[in-house]
Amino acid sequence: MGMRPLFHPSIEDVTVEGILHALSDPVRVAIYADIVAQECSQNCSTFLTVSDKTIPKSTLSQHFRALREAGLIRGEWRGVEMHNTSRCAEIEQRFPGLIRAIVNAHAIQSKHGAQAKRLAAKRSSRRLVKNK
Amino acid sequence: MGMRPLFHPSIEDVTVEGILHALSDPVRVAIYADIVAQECSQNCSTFLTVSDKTIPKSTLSQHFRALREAGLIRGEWRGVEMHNTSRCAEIEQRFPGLIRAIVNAHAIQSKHGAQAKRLAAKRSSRRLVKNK
DNA sequence: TTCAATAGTTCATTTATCCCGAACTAATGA
DNA sequence: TCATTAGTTCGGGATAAATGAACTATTGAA
Repeated sequence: MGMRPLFHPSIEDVTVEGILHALSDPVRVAIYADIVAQECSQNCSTFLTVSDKTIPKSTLSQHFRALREAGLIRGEWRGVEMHNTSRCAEIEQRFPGLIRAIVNAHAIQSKHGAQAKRLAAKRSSRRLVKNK
Repeated sequence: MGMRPLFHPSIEDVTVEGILHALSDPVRVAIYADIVAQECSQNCSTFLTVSDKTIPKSTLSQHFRALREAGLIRGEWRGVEMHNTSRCAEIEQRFPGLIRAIVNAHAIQSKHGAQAKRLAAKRSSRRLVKNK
């Protein structure tokens, strides 16, 4: 597969704006955080649902392209599926602390989000009991 | 001035995605870095030119709104002009290290950019001498 | 070899977002 | 009162993002 060869910017061409833009999408930042967390790689279809939302695969393909072209991940073909690895070591060289801070912030936020969601569920179930 | 009161999200409503999106624009990140650097505040018109580019003031107004609504800055009216201060202390509480890393990355990049620009200028002047 | 299945891409179209000139508002100072 | 200054809002053209449908490439089975 992979009709035309995948484009990867060289690390000098990676920009802060590009990185921030790529990670300013909730789906992409979730995907990226996941790829960074797993030392081993992830193929794209792993992410057909992200935080309980179904992503059409054409959209997903675009998201991966965005991450690649921002210089955040490297993709290579392994037979029929794609092997995605983060380029965070290179980025760490160029922009120290940036990736860690963003991934960490995302973790903080999604922890709080999950908490808020649990509370909301609890509240609504109490309401259900009350209104029975 | 300021017909309708300025909207500022409370810190719990500030999201990573929002911050990254706001700072993924080269003009906005430059403005924000400047506001963070100056302990004292900046009014909007200070930025009618950013890195040798002239910004129309309607555009500038939108940029400031984007920064405000992402929770990055606080704006208040001082007579006819606006007083902009960064909310980085609050953000540091919620997302430790994030702002510092981004501002630092931006500084690194613009330093390199300036270097590249100088080199290009030097090269082109050499070329001029050569072709005289 | 042929065929179905799987994993991603590409294209076309709709939809949302951004940019900026023109017209506006509000405060200040002459 | 009127001009100036600082910033906002609105409208519409340009640009970018989302996604269904059709496609390509590889694999594994019949």
